[in-house]
Amino acid sequence: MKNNKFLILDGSSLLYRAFFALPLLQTKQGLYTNAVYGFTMMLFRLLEDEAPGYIAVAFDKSRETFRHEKFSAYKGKREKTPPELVEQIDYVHRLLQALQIPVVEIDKYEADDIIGTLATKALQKELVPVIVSGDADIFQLVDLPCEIIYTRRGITQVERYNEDKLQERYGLSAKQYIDYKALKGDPSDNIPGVPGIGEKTAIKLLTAYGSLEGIYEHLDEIKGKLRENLETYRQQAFLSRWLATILKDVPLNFKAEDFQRREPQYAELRRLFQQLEFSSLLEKLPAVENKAATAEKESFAIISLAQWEEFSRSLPAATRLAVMPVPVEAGWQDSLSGLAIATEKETYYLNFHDNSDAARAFTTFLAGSCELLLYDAKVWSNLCWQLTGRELSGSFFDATLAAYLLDPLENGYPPSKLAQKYLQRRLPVPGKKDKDLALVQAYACAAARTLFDLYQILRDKLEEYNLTRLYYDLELPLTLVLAQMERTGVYVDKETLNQLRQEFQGRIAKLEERIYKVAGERFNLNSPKQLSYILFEKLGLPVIKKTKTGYSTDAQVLEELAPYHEIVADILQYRTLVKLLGTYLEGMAKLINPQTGRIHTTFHQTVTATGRLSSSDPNLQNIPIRLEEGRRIRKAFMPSKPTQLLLSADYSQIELKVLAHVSQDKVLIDAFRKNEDIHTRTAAEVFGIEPSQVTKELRERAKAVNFGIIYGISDYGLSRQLGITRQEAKSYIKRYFERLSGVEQYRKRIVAEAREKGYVTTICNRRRYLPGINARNYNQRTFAERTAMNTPIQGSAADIIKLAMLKISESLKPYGEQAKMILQVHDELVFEVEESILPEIAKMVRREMEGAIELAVPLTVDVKVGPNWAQKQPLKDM
DNA sequence: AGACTCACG
DNA sequence: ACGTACGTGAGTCTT
Repeated sequence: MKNNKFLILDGSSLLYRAFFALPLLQTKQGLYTNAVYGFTMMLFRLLEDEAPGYIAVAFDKSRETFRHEKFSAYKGKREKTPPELVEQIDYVHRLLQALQIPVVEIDKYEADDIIGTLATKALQKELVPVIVSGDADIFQLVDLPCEIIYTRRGITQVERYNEDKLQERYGLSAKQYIDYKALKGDPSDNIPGVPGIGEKTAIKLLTAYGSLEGIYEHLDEIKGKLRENLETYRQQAFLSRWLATILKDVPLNFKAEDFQRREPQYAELRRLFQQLEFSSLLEKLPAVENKAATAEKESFAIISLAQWEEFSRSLPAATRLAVMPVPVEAGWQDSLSGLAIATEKETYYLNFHDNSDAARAFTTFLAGSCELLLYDAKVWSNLCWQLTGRELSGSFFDATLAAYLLDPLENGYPPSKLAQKYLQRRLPVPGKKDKDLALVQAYACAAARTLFDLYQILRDKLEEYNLTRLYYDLELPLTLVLAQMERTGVYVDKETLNQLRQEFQGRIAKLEERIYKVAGERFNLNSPKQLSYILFEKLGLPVIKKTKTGYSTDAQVLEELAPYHEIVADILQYRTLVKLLGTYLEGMAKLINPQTGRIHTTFHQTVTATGRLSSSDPNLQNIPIRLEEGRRIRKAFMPSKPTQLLLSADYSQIELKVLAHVSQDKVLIDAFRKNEDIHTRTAAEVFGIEPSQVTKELRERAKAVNFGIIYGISDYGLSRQLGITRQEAKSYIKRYFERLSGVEQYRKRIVAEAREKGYVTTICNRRRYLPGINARNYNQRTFAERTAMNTPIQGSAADIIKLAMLKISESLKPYGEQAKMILQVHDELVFEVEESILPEIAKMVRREMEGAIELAVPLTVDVKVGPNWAQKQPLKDM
């Protein structure tokens, strides 16, 4: 049987519908996509549900139509098409072209007229028209006959109309529907109609007299004002009908075969979806012919270690190999069950009986000259070290790291995501419960193949974005430095932790008792909900701040409540101690290696949006320091040998110095070149006094202003931070920008650049996209603006300390076990050093950190030394 | 899984 | 009128 269904879409009305139904989506480049997305979703759904044999999309072409010639006010009150929609129209056309769906546009005629004509001519060729529109005017065509799919609201709800349904819904025939519109008019099209006649009256009249002519024939039966209006506006009524009537004979050449469905051009479609960032739709496209098919059912050979060793010897120098380790237990990396290896042509799976097999395999890599393509070089480095006692050497490539530099906003870079994003290829994601060996091997081999194919495209993209140097000269070598720091770890004294734990436990118990006594009942103090009940309902304390789900009980609120009730101070103290006990004393103790007494954090190089590192399991970048109570925990961090000391070196005001550099602000540069106290200088500028007149209080305020500047200042944020009015905060900011005008210009410049390019960059050209920068939503947009200000500062500071780490790591090599870099805390580096070589190490560290990069202002580093991380003294004689 | 709170730079 | 300071990770409670 032939498929005679002819789907005719009103492109213009569906596009409008989609635009207003969906929030303003935007790509990273700032391209609006909501209308294209909605339109595409609707179209795909229709193609699937209706499965038409023929298809066409009609669009309005020009604003001027033949209707305007007779009635110039037609559609006169239409608002201009929003620019956010205009820019999407071209993409819809490209989409339809890729789908090989014919578009019909005819000068002077509206989409409706084209549809009426197409449907009429289709019927003559015995096709069955099905019209899709979001405009109710189209109902008048049901008597052709044809079926109409009307998108009721949004983009998902549709209603189907035929003659019966129209009759049932409005009590009107198709012809009467035109007259109905002629009587009631249509404000959106500026069709006048007859004054005083709305929906109800129009239907009543048409039911009684059949048609517009019928009504006028029986005018004598109609009374009062209604009759008067009908008489007065007779001409207008007939004009309205003419305007509302859809043509069925627009001049067009109709050949049914022109509208026959054809195979989409998938490659083009894929490019479009990529550009538009329609990832869910990309996944639905059939996989790229040749290669994707191989990725899903990657054929591989299981080979023995001996075979591998022999094969490995036969490889030419610098052969690229993609390798994918398979751990014995998911999530653990200390024991391998095998290794998937992809060469340009073949994929192998190397099975290990035990770790000595694995060690032999790693030794072959170390001995060879292959370029290893890895998903995570740090994991590989640690494996290599653990299995062979040697560091990964030779050339290697880390796909995760490359993908991070290309877009640091993704959360995670698993093989499946990279396959989809860069190769438009589906890679099965192994389930957590997949224990079947054959399946695990197949996953690993498919991932290895993908990895091999990713190499070229990632390199090309790095080059395209000017990230090659950042990648090869900084991030990639840094990976090995971080791996080494993780392996070294830091000694944490269990005894010190235990003593503190006992003390804190005792104090917590006492505080709990006191709090319950005053509250008059026992409750879960850790539950903000239960605490809210006690504070705000039972004790009747004033509510300071609300959260999404209830009353806020955070520290800031409690501090305000403290004067009202004795219980509050105890709660604050309780909170502090519980946090310290749970997170640091107990939490960290669990992660001490019982053999060595050391903690080995994991540094994450591909997590933050700005280029900073992060640390987890445990997080050693947030060990308490600000309050004495918590600071005591740092006493547990010490060197492992009595002959060693901890050395810590931190950049002084690195972020404000970066700001001075990128903004070239005269005041900031001057202050830093003269080595002035920056907050005092800021206070002097903002408050218009001499630096010698700056009080402690004013300095603190200026400090908050400086922080605010780095964060992309807002009067609201500053006022909250300082507890002043927004007016006052505003005047601080105004005076700051008056005095430090270079900073204000920088802010303007970076925001403009972000708007134009859709991203901002750091000193080393690290890139961060700002999806909200052109949003109409105030919050999204201002957030993106603050981020545009903050990221180059925070990110450049991250670049600088990373440069220093690389240099220092090189300089430390000759010292072996005598001096090790063990921690990085954003602007601070911590080392474990033999006392005997302390002065030279300190000197070297300072030199490398201060000289990591040349800025417009000098970088300075404070070096401190001590028996642990809490008791540090500035180093003398330097 | 998400909200809340809190530790750090 | 609107309503947030930038970047993280961990523990606990709640749904």
